[in-house]
Amino acid sequence: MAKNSAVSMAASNLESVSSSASGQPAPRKSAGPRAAARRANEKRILAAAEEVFALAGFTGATTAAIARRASLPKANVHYYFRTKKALYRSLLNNILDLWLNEADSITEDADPAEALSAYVRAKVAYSQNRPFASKVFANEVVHGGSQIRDYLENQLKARVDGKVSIIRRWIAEGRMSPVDPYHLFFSIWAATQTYADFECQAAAVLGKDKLTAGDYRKAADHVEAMILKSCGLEPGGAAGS
Amino acid sequence: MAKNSAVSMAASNLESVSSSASGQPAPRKSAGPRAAARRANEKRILAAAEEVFALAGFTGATTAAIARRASLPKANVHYYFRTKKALYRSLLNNILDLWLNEADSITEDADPAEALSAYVRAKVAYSQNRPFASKVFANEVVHGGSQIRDYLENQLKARVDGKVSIIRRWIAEGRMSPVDPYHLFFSIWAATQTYADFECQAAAVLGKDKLTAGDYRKAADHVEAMILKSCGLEPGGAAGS
DNA sequence: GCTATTCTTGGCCATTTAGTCAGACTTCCT
DNA sequence: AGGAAGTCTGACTAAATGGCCAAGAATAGC
Repeated sequence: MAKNSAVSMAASNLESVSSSASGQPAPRKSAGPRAAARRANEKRILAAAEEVFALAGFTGATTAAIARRASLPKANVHYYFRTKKALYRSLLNNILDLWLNEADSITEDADPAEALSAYVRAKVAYSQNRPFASKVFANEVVHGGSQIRDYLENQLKARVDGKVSIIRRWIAEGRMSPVDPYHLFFSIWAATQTYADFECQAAAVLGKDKLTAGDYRKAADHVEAMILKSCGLEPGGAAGS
Repeated sequence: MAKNSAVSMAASNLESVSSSASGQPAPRKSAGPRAAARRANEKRILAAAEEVFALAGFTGATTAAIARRASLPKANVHYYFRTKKALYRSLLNNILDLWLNEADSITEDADPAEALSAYVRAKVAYSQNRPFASKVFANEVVHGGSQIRDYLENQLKARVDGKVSIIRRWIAEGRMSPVDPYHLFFSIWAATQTYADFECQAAAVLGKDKLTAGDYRKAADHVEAMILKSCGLEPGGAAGS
């Protein structure tokens, strides 16, 4: 009955996501057949949770639905993950790990066109292969990202800042045209993830139920071309003005 | 206790959004001082709902929170909108109306560069001025869009198809380079709306709490330049390759 | 075999929340 | 003034849901 401001309910009282990923009952030894079974069950539950959280959001998802999807009794889910929030945060951890390593192709001495092209294609592939993961992340960010604030402000920012310096250097060396590197990343993320997060909209506009492999190919081609052109780059690898 | 497939709960049993927007008790006459007060109250509730739904999603939002935000007793909210879903659908209707008219600058005889530029800038401005509306829409689409399927497949698709033909003609007339018009729209939507839907991510990466007016200006400049270049257009209005 | 540890699960409970309702109150019309 | 239509609201209810528990089943180590 606390008189919180009407909307603050969205931001719950959690520390943000850190490292500890797995369940709580902490078995005596971390290796062995028991531990393997445990990891398998956790993985199964996480996979179910990814789907349910993606389709219903955090509050909309029920532990019962997750359990049903994992073909386990609800109490069993609560055995591996004490609370719904703990499960949600474990899931986010897994997803964020993926996110961080996607820009690996962007390195100091890479070719700008090749690096950006690889990045864009990796992200479109991710949208195609892990749409639920993308949606869980999108949902979290749209709702204010209270569970991942720390990750966004620290790990992600640091990683992006690093890539931004690389791009600034590329620009200074005349290897690509001057663009704001931050906004370049925002555009890449948006234009690629939209094929996961907003798939149903794209599909509807294209007059289909679901996007096909061909659609994703076209999407990758289109976004790649757009990003490269916006940086004055040619697909081959030669630099423009 | 129905044995629905684990995830189907996300798609509830609603007809999709159509036209009827307002409350139910249907006053005798649709004009007059009473009706004006009614409209004012509905507007107030819708504004509150926009914010609460944006931050918490459909399931996460509570009618109590919406009422609190509108400074009204909960029962009063239910007087104007019988159910939470009815309120949600009214809100979606308002938002979708905005969406449909944003591409008005794209007409047969407009200058491609000017038209696309205006469209991009209108959409960035929308992200800046109505971030909650954008988030409500994003949330709905991310979760499968069960409430707006009809809108997406009919009204929106028709509107987009119209704009696509225009762009195809521009391309045929050599007024811009060949790009896939559908994916061009997907990219424009994504790159502009990301500043509303994913604001907290962009802000975190930029090391701020919130995006500033300057950030939105930079965003508009960046996306405008990106889209124009990807179409082989110059900001002034002259056509390229 | 025996015991300790981990795992499994049905059943239970407290809390939250959408929606109802009866009655009070206000505004309008004649 | 008086009544009718519309508006407002506190209190209540039924359903859903996260989480707990205790007892049983399985497994590992000795």
